[in-house]
Amino acid sequence: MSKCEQCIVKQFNSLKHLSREELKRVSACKTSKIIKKGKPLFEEGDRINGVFCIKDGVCKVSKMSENGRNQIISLIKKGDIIGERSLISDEPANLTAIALDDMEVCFIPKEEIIKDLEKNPGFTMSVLKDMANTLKKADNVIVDMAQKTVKQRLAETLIRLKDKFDVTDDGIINLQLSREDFANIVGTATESAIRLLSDFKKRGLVEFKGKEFKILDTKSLEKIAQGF
Amino acid sequence: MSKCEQCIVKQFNSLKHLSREELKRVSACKTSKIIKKGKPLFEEGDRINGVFCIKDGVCKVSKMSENGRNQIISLIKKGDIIGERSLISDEPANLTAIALDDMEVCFIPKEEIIKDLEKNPGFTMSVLKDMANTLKKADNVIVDMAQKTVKQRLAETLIRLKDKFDVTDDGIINLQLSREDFANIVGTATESAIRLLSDFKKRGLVEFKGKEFKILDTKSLEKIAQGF
DNA sequence: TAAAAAAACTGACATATATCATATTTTAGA
DNA sequence: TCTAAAATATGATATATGTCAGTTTTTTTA
Repeated sequence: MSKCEQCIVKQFNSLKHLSREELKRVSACKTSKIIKKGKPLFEEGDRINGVFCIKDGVCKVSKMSENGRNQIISLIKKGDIIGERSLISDEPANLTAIALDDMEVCFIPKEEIIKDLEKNPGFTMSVLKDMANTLKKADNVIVDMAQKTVKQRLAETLIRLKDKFDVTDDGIINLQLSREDFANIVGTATESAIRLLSDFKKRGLVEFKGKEFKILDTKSLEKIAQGF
Repeated sequence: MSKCEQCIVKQFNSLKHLSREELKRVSACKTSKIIKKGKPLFEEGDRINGVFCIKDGVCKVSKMSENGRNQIISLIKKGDIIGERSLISDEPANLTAIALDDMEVCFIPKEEIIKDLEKNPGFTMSVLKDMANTLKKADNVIVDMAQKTVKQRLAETLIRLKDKFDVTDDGIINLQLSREDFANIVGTATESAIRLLSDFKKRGLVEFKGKEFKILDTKSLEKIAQGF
């Protein structure tokens, strides 16, 4: 099994603040897992008892509403850490995480992370900063959900996806989303998402080939996102 | 000026984890302020450079959307602390806080809080827990905003307000919200909020006398919030 | 207290979006 | 490869909600 000390992925998250010693201890107690596309990392109500460090792949993090509809809260990719929240507040998971492609993740048990949080202020501060940032983004999403139209939100989503995920030379975004996933990110009915995406396609703003897609006209999408 | 060591308000927030010594230092550098109803504690883009501890009163925390409409993200009351986020991420405020009644607040400068975060793991952990909790709530709000109807959200809002704020013997909730405020919490047009509130009133679920209001039928409101 | 301004309210109407039904295409499984 | 199932697509229709316009009530201020 690979060692945390040598793992590039940690550069992208709070674990980079751990000392060599601390990393060795983490490495010794971590476990590696392969999560197949469509399978859950964890589900609402699970006691996670640790955090996941994403080595490769993408997952969608979602929650069921009382209406029985699913809402995707965020997409998590290589380098991200997930599960800190339930660990910190010592509660079962509030969200469900499902792999969008085959994933490689490392699981670090709770006790180890808690130990580091207690002993390494730099690490704690980094986790704190991370959370402050997530919270800021969440607030912005609330505003968008409450005040923007579905079309605006969909346009914005497309732009954000392009910025967040890798793009191949010919512009294809490295991400496998179903139309239902799009709908569940934006918070609309699948049919509405399909209609709007077709419309964007017709207008030459995006290109879809099955689930592969690329952004053709960012400027126009930005304008739509702003309400024009 | 009153001393933090003797202040009851700190019992309700992370400051309770500070030692007597630390509290004395905080007390020595804090400043007290009176914020008049309708006046801002801070506004989007301000560099706050510290945190506010709310000694008395309520404020609304909101953000402008690109559409030019205002969204209230949360209501902050006695005992709450606000401003930690910009402090931690060292960024200008992302939100605006405006007093809903006359407020009494203490301002603690950034350096003092940073010092405590560095030296007192219990305090840091408490701030971390607080933030994890806020984040969980934010996620739930996102789901509601995305998936519930305006009517559902308004019903839910009413219930939450009753639970969060003091209620007099005759059931009146100690909170001064305009119809526009209600609309901006729920994320709808003022007219729509007015219409739905009148409807709830007609059906005997709430009672309004000007801005004073009380919940008459929590059970029914809960059912509406769940979509019935 | 009167006048002006702001807030609350009501109605008419437009429209974005959900829902339901059905057709077509793609994917997965035997 | 064939079949069944799932995903995508499209149309018709219903409905929730936004917008605009105007009235009434409340609050502010001169």
